[in-house]
Amino acid sequence: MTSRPIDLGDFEEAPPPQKPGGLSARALAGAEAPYLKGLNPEQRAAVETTDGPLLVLAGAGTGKTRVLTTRLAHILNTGKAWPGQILCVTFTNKAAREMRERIGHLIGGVVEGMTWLGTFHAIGVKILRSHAELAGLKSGFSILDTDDQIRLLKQIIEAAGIDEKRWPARQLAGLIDNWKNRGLLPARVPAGEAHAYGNGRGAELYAEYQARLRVVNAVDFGDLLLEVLHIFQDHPDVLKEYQRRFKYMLVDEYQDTNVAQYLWLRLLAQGHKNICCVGDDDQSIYGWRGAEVDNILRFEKDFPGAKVIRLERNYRSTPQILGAASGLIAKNESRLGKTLRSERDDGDMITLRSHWDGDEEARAVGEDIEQLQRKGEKLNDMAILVRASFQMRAFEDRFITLGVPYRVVGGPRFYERQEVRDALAYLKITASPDNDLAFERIINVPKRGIGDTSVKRMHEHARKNGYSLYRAAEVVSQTDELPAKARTALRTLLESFGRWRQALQGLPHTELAEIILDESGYTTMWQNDKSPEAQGRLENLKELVRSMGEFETMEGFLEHIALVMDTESNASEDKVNIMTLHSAKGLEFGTVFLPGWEEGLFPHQRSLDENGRAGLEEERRLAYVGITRAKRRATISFAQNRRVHNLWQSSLPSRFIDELPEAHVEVAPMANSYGGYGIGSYGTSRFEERTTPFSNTYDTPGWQRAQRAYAKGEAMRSSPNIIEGQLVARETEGKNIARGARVFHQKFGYGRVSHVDGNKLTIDFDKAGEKRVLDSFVELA
DNA sequence: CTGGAGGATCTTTTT
DNA sequence: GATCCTCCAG
Repeated sequence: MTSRPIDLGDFEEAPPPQKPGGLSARALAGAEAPYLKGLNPEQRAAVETTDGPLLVLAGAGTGKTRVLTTRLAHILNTGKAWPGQILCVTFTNKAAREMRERIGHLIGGVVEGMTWLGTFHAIGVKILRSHAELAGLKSGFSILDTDDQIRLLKQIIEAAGIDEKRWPARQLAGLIDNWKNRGLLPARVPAGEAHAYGNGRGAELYAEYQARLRVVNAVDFGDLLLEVLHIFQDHPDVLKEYQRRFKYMLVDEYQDTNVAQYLWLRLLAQGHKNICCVGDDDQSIYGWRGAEVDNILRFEKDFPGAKVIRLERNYRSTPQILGAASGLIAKNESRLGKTLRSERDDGDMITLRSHWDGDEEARAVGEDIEQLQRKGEKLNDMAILVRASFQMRAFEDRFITLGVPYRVVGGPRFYERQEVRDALAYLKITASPDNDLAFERIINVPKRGIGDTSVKRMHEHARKNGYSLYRAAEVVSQTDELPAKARTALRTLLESFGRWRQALQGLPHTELAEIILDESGYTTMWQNDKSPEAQGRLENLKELVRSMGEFETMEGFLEHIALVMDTESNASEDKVNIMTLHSAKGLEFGTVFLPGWEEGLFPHQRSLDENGRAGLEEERRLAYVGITRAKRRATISFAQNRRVHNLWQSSLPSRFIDELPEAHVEVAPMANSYGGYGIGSYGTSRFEERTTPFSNTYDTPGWQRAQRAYAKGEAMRSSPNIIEGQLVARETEGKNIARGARVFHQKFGYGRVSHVDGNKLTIDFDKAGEKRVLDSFVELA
């Protein structure tokens, strides 16, 4: 196999000449470069230790980004490398963007030359594009998003004769993702794991999926890492060139790297060995995505001679907040251990509040926010950080009623909306017709009478002849295999695409996009749609075309959105932020609300079920991330009842609440609207005992329950067993409540079971009518 | 082939 | 509660 030579451009071996009279000269002369001012000694050491492997353990709020950007500026200014010789990887686009901006502030336009600053995935694409043929791809390959991936997998599963009901495509997607994150090709998947899907056909389907991806000349997110890794492993000449190129490497959020990323970093770092990783083991919250905290824990072993610098001065939070967070995270066992010291004045203790239900929780937060606003605080400086996105709704509803402006960060994404994806499919096919998934998506949208049977026929053609669906459509449209109506429709569509493709050269791409959406009838389809959301969809289409304008070409635009699934939200308006704990990482707010600290929700049940103690520790880190976002104020709350799906569940306060050091927490006496259910009205809940000192040991009900569950070797599958504040003895043995059984429920009284669905029962209550409840809430009458 | 009705399933987090 | 899917009647 041959590999295209890497374009080395200006980046030859010789070090760049000194810039005359620039900062570099001054720095070399021993004068203080202005950007070094104001760094504390540790930060400064992290900036100036440029050569050799370096791990910077940067606790929350210790100025991590500042160190990273200053370090980059320093390397550039002292003439140690050209911008194009520095590899700088981040995890999120947001981080990459911010980094670029801040470096720009420090050193100006030189940042433009930093072509290798970006997310792992963005850099992966770049490398893969120049060596596509080594991975069996053509350079113009397309990048599938999760949605496409699932649809492709569904086809494969169906073709393999596997019941998709029993073996959901999602599950297979998860497994494949997991394998890719660990750098495993189909042949290397451990036999045991391959067995986890479709009666042992997991690896086979994975192989088939990879083959299909090659046929349609596409990759998924995982491939962007996996394929690059394998190119490096199998082609030493290519690896060598990149090793030579990257004189300095910087990695942000190192604790979030997965095995594949770690392996490729390690390969590259064997060149100049100047790798600097910045991270915080206490903020590793992406284990579910394959991140290995272990990578950071064993950095010193992996990179011999590595220096480690700890940043422990926190400039963000008050001692109270930091104290609470530190106390909590200290419960984790697998960590390197840091002691954060606050550089700020003492503030208020963390407030802890109990609520009757989620709505009341939202009401209370709303009141707090209005009060703070009256005191002159900015909404922008407040955030509500939730564990799971379904929690957001209660707050949104409340804010709408109150008229409090809010923004949902990382909510339903623009590029994932149906109409946007449809529109993009049209554009993608115009740019590259062989994108089968895109073609299939819109071949009958808007409806043109080309139904499933017709599409199936084209598929057969495509598969038999080994060409794309689009090509098959061209062939079939010239035969009489399809009903006349479908054939004409198909011909018209193909002709349109031909015409649009022609126009790709001549017309400005935004104009072309409008023409495509018009002529295809797509816009008209929504104009004729009377549903309430149609208007919004049309606006989204407009917004899509508008955002295209920021790119030079259609191709550039399409490449961008494949990797950047979010749109920059304008942070300028004054709005309360609502987001998940995950997307809050790296941000800070004056006031932070942390609702929903309940067993089962936070820590999340699935995390415990699937990953046991490691899962619990990751949840705890998530809690730590949440608290440390706050600068001055943090309020933690939990509800005693929460509606999940359509059924009410009572819940226990999170075990994390027990773990907060008593000295930094104050329990809010909450006179709530459902008098009688406030603190103290229910006997057995631990929350009431809160008037006595907190216990800092693992002996609270929540913890004990966990212990019992683990001891039995069984995950805690069912929900906590409290009914209106009363701990109910749990009958763990199967209840075996059958249809027709007469049962008793604490809240709804007597009734008869009309339907059984696993542990969910539909019961016709004598007084309360029909309700759906979990079996653990009823007893046989 | 289309459209509507009814049913099942889901909700952790994301490049 | 919402969305996605399947099934059935036109």
